[in-house]
Amino acid sequence: MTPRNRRNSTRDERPDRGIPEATVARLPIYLRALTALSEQGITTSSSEDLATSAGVNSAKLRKDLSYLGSYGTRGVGYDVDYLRYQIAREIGLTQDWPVVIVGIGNLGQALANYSGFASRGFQIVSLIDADRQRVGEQVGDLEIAAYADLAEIVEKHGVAIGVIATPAPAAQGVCDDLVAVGVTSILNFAPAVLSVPDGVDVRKVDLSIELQILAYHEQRKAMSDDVLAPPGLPVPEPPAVTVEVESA
Amino acid sequence: MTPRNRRNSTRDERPDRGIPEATVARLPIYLRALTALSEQGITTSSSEDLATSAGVNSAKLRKDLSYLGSYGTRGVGYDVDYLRYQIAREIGLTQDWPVVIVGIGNLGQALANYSGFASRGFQIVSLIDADRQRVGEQVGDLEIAAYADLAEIVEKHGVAIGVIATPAPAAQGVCDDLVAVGVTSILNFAPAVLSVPDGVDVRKVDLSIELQILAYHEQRKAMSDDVLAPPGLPVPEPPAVTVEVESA
DNA sequence: CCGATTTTGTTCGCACGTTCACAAGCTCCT
DNA sequence: AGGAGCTTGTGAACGTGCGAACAAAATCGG
Ligand SMILES: NC(=O)c1ccc[n+]([C@@H]2O[C@H](COP(=O)([O-])OP(=O)(O)OC[C@H]3O[C@@H](n4cnc5c(N)ncnc54)[C@H](O)[C@@H]3O)[C@@H](O)[C@H]2O)c1
Ligand SMILES: NC(=O)c1ccc[n+]([C@@H]2O[C@H](COP(=O)([O-])OP(=O)(O)OC[C@H]3O[C@@H](n4cnc5c(N)ncnc54)[C@H](O)[C@@H]3O)[C@@H](O)[C@H]2O)c1
Repeated sequence: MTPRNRRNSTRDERPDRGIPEATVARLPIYLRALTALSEQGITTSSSEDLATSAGVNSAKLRKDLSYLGSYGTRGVGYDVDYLRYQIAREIGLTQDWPVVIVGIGNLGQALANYSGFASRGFQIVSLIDADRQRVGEQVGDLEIAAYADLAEIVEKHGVAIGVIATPAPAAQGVCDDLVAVGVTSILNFAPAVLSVPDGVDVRKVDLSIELQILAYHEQRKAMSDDVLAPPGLPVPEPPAVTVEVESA
Repeated sequence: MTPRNRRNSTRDERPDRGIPEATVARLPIYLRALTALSEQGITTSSSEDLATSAGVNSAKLRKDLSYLGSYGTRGVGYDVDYLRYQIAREIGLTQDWPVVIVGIGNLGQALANYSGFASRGFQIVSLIDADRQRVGEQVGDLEIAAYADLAEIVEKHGVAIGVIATPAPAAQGVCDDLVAVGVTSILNFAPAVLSVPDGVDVRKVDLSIELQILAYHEQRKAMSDDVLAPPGLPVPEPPAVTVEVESA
């Protein structure tokens, strides 16, 4: 609810330090790979090795890193810890981000119990559920808070990131409420399309869609095996689109 | 050195009925929107309306649907149920896909208890965990099975899709085992890069990465607010890249 | 039967993302 | 010191995806 809501109309008045979305999505992977190398005591890595660890093409990795600046040394490679710090800084992980989770059911509880967030700079500060019977229940280190306290909690902790793990029909309402109290980034697990005002980011994680994409490819594999003997799969349903009126 | 004919050796020499990945990823969203419309008793929908429900541009929706064939009627729109069926068929949801989940911890249990998979054509046929103490434990409708039974289970149910929800260090091993027993599509929740042979599809769901992407944008928003008063953020660490070994 | 209206299917230009290939820069060895 | 050998950073080619715009098809009113 900050009165000065800066329009995100980022005109190119600046050299635009913006990094391509595709690159942003890979930086965390590099970060993870670098952390692994660092834990193995490796202090320097070539783009080739790093790319292998991260599972990408080395040219892509170099180009990605080049958006951050020139942090490598030709003929040598990248200093693991230095690069790690630079990526963390670029992503904004040098600070801790307070996060609220709304909807503490199966999934919300799993998220609340997950230790991997804290170790990556995200602190879950509150678990919120609409079910009054569950308020006060202990989940991990936290107690479930009442939905009515949402605004207070968000303000108190300066929360900018919210996670929605409610049933789909409730998602848009929760989303609106989050936005209203000042949350500007939302991670949505509910299978619903959320609409938000400009300046608010939404990312969705949809497990059913992931499976469906796998199923599509799986089906294609099966088909190219059966190439010439597709099981009787004609259009079983008549194209009942329009009743033929052409007899007019 | 390496023969760079990395061409996918799949014999896709056919006119390639292949659908662009970006489109495949959206088809499930359209499917969901169509189901919602159908439940509301709506029998016909224009691309404009459907696109709004799905949260996409209508031109994009029409182009996506055109890859499946011409299932619309000009001047009228799309028959909701007919289109729904066509998309389901294309994705491969006219059949039920048996799925195994490996690693029944916080997340694995949430997945096992989720009813949304069954309603979308995925049947979880087995929950597998390496922890012998948990074998036999009831989770949802199923009992946790022993890891040693993996091969038998996969074969018995004809499982093609596996879900990995183990800790990251175990993921590659589990992945290899899944592939060895015939699984050709893997959905991975562990924060690890999996390597698989050709012909096996892997999709990953990485919640930490999603949060990190949100954090990046969040940080940028904060920066453009502070434009004129950037806190002293010089490179705090000296470019300790070069480690002078022994200076002459 | 015809012309107005609606909405699809498709074409086209543009932007973004990926990969190749190589010059530039660094280190080490002779 | 100078050249050999690596490895980065990037220009350029290529491929994919997106959105605007429009022609083609279908309905409807007269
Ligand atoms: N469980 C999974 O593995 C899984 C997988 C894929 C997608 N999802 C999606 O994630 C979401 C949560 O799934 P789940 O299995 O945890 O569901 P759940 O029913 O177990 O939990 C939902 C929780 O949200 C709470 N809730 C309901 N309305 C609310 C509101 N308006 N405000 C705040 N809280 C509210 C409920 O009290 C409940 O505790 C669903 O949308 C589901 O489709 C879950
Ligand atoms: N819980 C979350 O919300 C969450 C969020 C993001 C990512 N993840 C990732 O998902 C994975 C699972 O998370 P979790 O919280 O459920 O962990 P968890 O520790 O609760 O559960 C892991 C389960 O895997 C089993 N396991 C271990 N090694 C195995 C093996 N080799 N074969 C089969 N089973 C094995 C364990 O017995 C345990 O039951 C982790 O990689 C985690 O990083 C979890």
